[in-house]
Amino acid sequence: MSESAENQSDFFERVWEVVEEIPHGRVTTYGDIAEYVGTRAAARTVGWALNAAIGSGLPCHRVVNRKGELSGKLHFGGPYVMEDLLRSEGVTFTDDGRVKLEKHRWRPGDTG
DNA sequence: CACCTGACAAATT
DNA sequence: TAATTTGCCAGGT
Repeated sequence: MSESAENQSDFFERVWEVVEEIPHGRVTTYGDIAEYVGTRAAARTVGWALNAAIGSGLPCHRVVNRKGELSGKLHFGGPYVMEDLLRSEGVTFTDDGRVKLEKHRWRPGDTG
């Protein structure tokens, strides 16, 4: 495989590569992904990439904001879909309806 | 072609 | 401690 795979908007592609690496039952944050792909402040652009990745086979539901809130749950076809998916994978939530990042937080590169 | 919006986050006031 | 501002990338109007 050629390393010169940066032919398209490498930002989007990098985000997708990281997202598909998220282990089952774990979650990560937009900021962590953004920082890993090169730009910390591009967290909002990460959301853009995920929005385009829905239905692409990527576990977009494993990405939450810094507080553990499911910011993009509305983009999954319903406000309950994302939470249900995470609960289905064994992810636990707080009384505030937020993911327990302390228990499930995962960071890019931790798998390899 | 210029301005605004959007699944965020950190720093400043 | 809360509210405000700035940064980032892409797309739509």
